[in-house]
Amino acid sequence: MKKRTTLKQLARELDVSISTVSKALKNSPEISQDTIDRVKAFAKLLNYRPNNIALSLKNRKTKTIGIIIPDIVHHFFTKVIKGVEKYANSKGYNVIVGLSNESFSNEVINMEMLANGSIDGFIISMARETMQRQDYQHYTETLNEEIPLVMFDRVVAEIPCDKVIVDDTKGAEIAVNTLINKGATKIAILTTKDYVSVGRLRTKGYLEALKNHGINPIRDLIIKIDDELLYEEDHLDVLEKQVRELLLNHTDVNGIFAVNELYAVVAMKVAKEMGYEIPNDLQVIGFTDGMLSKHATPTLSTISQHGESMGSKAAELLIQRIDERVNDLPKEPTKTVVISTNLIQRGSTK
Amino acid sequence: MKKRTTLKQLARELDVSISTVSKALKNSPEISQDTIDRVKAFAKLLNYRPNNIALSLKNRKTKTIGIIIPDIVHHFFTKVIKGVEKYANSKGYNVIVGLSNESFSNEVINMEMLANGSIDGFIISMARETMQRQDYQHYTETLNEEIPLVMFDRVVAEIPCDKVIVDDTKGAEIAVNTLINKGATKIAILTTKDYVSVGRLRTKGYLEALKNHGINPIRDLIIKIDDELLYEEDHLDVLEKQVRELLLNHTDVNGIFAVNELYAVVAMKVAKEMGYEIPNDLQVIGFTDGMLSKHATPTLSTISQHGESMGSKAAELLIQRIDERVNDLPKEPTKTVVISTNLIQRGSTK
DNA sequence: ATGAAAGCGCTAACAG
DNA sequence: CTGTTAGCGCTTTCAT
Repeated sequence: MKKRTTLKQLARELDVSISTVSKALKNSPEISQDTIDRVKAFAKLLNYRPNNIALSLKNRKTKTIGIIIPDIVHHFFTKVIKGVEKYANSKGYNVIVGLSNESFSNEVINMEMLANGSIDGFIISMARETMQRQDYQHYTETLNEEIPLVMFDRVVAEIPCDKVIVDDTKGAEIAVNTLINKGATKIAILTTKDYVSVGRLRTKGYLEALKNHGINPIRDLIIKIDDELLYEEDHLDVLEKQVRELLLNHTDVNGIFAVNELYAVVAMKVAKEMGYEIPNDLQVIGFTDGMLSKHATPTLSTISQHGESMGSKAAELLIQRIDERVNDLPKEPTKTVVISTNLIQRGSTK
Repeated sequence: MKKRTTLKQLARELDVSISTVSKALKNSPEISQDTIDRVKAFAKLLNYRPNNIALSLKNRKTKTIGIIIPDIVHHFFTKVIKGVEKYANSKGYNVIVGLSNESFSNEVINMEMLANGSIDGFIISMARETMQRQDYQHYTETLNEEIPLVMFDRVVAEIPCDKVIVDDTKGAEIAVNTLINKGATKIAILTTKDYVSVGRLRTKGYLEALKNHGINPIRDLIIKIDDELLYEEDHLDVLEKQVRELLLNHTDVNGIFAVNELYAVVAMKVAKEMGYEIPNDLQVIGFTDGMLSKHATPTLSTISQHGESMGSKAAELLIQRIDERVNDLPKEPTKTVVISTNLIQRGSTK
């Protein structure tokens, strides 16, 4: 196996010491212009490029950050990665991606694999299974080892680290308020089981909006979907069935708020099949502004989550922490940044 | 900044040498059971874990592979990453992601950044701009340095490396044949400019299918969209306009083949707005089986690209090459693996 | 059974 | 202006 050019080779062939070469390459004033030129010319000739790994070992930092997400086949996470990558690259960092696939053990394995020196810090959104188990040991361990960590979207209060979230409750409230203002009088919500933090919070926003308008919530209208593997296979059938039943049992439902765009799109599909006209008979608002929302029929009004902003904000916070750690600066208290949401009005509302 | 436990520390505290500790930790027969036990116990106590970076430096391999894609906000690429990650993880590899964002310079920068020792090999799909320029120097350089490289989907013949592709031509042919068999007599194609290899090949398949059925191609029905930034912003307006014109000028078009799902979905939208009934008045088939296809109205018949299979196949080929290189095995000739496509029939065809 | 030493590629303090 | 040396964390050969 051929090996890349090293300082050592350059030194030998130029008949100077390794450190001279090293210094020359960085234009050290210690070195004569003459040698600098010779070294550089030769280095270029042999296409010398420094070995990142050696630098990482030497500097005790890798200039790469690890992002661990539950699922990459998901527009929102993809946007976040994009934001992270953009900011990180601008600061000279690489991004290494780990997929937990919503599984606790995958999350643990991925974190351990990367925590062993491969990365300078983590950006994570928690796997569903981890939220269910409420076992955050691998997080606290990471923190104990003083590896910086910032969580986004699916966060939990017990873990003392920087966080980037969206105001889920408020976003949901805005959505439901809008529905009400546009004339919806009986509004259902399609949400997740409570252990998914964002689902819980969005449900809370829904309830608050109702309360503020003096509307009593109706248990039947709150559909908590067990979204195991939702994005994986055709487990959407379950969802379809539930929506159909909802619409059958409560024919006067004229508004639906869904906590993600997939639920919203499926709901629209079922409603259309049942003869509903959207938005005239039924108005729908989703959460997360992805591909589906833009291209559904009708196009879906939705609460935008600004994934890319979340990503770059998370990267910014993380890199701050890394600097703090590397330079032994005093530790700032952890912060939680809330990215504001906003409603994007499209065809599914009046 | 707190530092992680190292062999050195263990050695000092246990009052043995570093090499003893190292050996004990791997159960070397050279070491007495007694010391092994002591060392291990103490290591566990201090939560010792070997430093990946040091190992990488020592072993001259990183156990991580770099994947560079044009755009992550894209279902197909996302599937590929998933496949790569799955296979790579099973072999103990990590995956580091670089985004070229369809830009030549980003592609170059990303590759250089990673080629400096951070990764053992690349998996790449070429940026649009690179295809336009036809400047593949950074690829050949990488290859010259004997860094293994496998390309997928957007490949070019001039680069001598392993490749994973889909039979674009055949897939397109199947799509168009299907359209014809189901009664479509005048079929348009929505494709990309020719410099995008997959667009070109799919166009070729379209033309062949027509020829095989004795149908003469009509220039007006071949719409080559300049898809700069297509997925970025609302540049879809252009596409919409073109489809509208097509349908206006050729009212007897009753079949559309689109080289990706977005084009297909947009075409359906425009057609529906113009009063067409799909699939009765107009049948549509797309390429790539993503979220949009599944949830469009009507659901979109499409040629599946099997992104995840492509990803894991690419990872498999790459890791083979890495092994070959590391173990100085004789070099196999480069191969091109063709993943077979198949038609998924849904609501947009009869 | 244990340890010393060299080396992976690089930097930097220190000496000359 | 240039070179020697030590060290980042680890493995491995070769003494002892």
